[in-house]
Amino acid sequence: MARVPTTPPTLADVAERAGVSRQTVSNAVNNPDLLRADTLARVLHAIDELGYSPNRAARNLRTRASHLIGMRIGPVYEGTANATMDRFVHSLVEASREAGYHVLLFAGDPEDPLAGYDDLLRSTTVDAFVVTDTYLGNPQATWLEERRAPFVAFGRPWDHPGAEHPWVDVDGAAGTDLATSYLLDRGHQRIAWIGWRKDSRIGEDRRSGWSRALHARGLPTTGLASRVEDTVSSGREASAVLLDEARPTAFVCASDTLAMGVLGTLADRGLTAGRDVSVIGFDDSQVAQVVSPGLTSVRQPLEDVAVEIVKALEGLLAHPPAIGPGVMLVPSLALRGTS
Amino acid sequence: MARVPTTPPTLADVAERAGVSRQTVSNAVNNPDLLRADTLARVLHAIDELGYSPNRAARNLRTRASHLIGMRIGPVYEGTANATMDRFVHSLVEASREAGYHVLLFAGDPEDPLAGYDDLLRSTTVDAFVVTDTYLGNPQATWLEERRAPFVAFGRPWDHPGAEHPWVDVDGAAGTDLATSYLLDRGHQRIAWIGWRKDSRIGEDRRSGWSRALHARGLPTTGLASRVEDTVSSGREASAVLLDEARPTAFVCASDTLAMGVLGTLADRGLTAGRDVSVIGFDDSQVAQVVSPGLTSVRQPLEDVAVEIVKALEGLLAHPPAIGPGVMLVPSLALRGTS
DNA sequence: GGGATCGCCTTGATCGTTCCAAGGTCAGCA
DNA sequence: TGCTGACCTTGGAACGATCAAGGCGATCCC
Repeated sequence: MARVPTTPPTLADVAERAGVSRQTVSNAVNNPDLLRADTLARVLHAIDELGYSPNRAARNLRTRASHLIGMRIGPVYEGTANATMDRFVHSLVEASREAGYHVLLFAGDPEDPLAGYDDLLRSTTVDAFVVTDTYLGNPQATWLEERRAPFVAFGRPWDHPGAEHPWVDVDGAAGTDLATSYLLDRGHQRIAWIGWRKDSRIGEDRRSGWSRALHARGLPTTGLASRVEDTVSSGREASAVLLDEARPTAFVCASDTLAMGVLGTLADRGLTAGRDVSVIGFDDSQVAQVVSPGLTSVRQPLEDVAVEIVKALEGLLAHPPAIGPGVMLVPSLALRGTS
Repeated sequence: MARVPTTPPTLADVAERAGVSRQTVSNAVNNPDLLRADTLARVLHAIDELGYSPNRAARNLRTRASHLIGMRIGPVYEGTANATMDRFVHSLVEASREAGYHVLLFAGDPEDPLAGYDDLLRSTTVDAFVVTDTYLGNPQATWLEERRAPFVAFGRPWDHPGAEHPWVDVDGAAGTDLATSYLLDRGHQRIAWIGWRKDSRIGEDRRSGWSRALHARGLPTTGLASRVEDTVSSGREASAVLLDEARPTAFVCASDTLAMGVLGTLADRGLTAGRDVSVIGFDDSQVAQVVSPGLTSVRQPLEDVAVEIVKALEGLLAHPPAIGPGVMLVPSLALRGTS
């Protein structure tokens, strides 16, 4: 292996070595079809010998593209089972790589969700954004759309049905329907719901899957639902009340965090999860995977989400831009001990 | 707010508007001290009016620096409680931001841990790397050192005590010592250890904290330790054997994953964690936080680690480079129900 | 046989910034 | 008045790549 030079080789170095012009080397890298086979081989050989790799800054400057995708990471919420970020980020990095992009992370000032976007955009540091937390009714999507900033959202434009930007989302209702139907198939009749407060669009979406599955079999939902904060203790308290007042034989929850609360209540009362009462969570977090006896949970196809997002980004950044409609994916059920 | 132009404003645009030359605008941004106060104000006003932000590609090209820090993210291991990545990545992004850097993620081909590094380096896409998984005895650190690539490791150079590169690590032995001493203070005499296989340097380090705490009080460790794979079922099995053969009143584990196995065994036997038998895990994962009744766990100061890493990077990228010694940080104990 | 066409490669200009060295302005001083 | 020096400002060049246009044989076709 050649020694590390003080300064990396440039296009001109390769050109000289291969006895061709700069442009020909550039073409060898970007448009190999334009070269005669023997010339191409000679250039590639020189590239290999010198260990040449195109200078990104120079390329970015000339092409006005960075091949970088920006993603804002919000604060890490402790005390919840929310573990989808790890998996999603990893999937996104992987999918981006295959499309020739890298992922640039930036921190969000919790006070100002727009901070950071503007600078990265104007300084042409990134080509586009992936926006993940559209559910808070936060202004990012609208703001970016106004700026004509290229971005793809992970999450439907709940509050703006006429939004023009591409998005990818997972059908939460389909997930809870799947979970509820699974329990119904196993003979459960009284299946309770513990979800989020009514102003959460995602929460209401997931809730609708539960209720539609029950209604589809002619079963009532009255008195079987509770809407609380997304904390373990809320899940614990809500399930205690529901057990006393409605005597459900199973719980479907809007999150693994809430489901962990249910498991706590069951343990308090000497009930065995999966035998006496079934429990199904949402997100298939690491918590669900390691808790005893294993928490059955709705699993989002984050790998597929990432692939679809990158596809949408490629369309967006193509010439001319192709803005497709939204993409909706369906979750699956990770079966474990609690059901 | 001004309309979004088709092409962002450049230094020349600002210069024209402020009635000065390009260089003066550049100085206003990079060396404000060189300008007279009124000129500076005029230029800054023009910058603000036009919404100017320096083109990163052009700046990177000229200065031969990208202000990007590369970090390889490995595969996501399912079925373990390993949740430190989220927290660490977030902390690193935050600390980098304050130092004027962004974090670029790249995927690792599991087959070839070196893939990706080389390209990013030669193409001057990143200025430096943060290497996180030094524990596998993997060749990254050595390889990067040979290439004279600037990088900081999260983790001691276990296998290469004479390594020249800067590193930051958390004193695992201090953490398990802390946990064990806490239990000793509460009256426990027979405290078992469940850790990783002997070829894990980190595992042996953490184990040494447990044994030294016991030895410091003149207590034996014989028969109280088990070394297994880092899975829930291994922890479950190991704790069952230990309970039968050594009758410990408490467990200290090398990971939350193993601790969750212990909790499973306790539940099987009708024992209450925290009352009948105490359990302390390692990493303060989300699992520890949401499981009932809360898993006491050793918590790594990842925020501090990130800050130290960025400090080391700044030294490394300064002119002239300042390579300091390693930095060792001490973990704390997150107290919860199981102890 | 001559002009148009095609395939393949070369040349000059350019992206937006910072570095460099020289130029301008003005007060202070003899 | 003319010189000096401090201080700010200026134009030109360079970073390393791609774009746009042009050169130059060989081939094709009438």
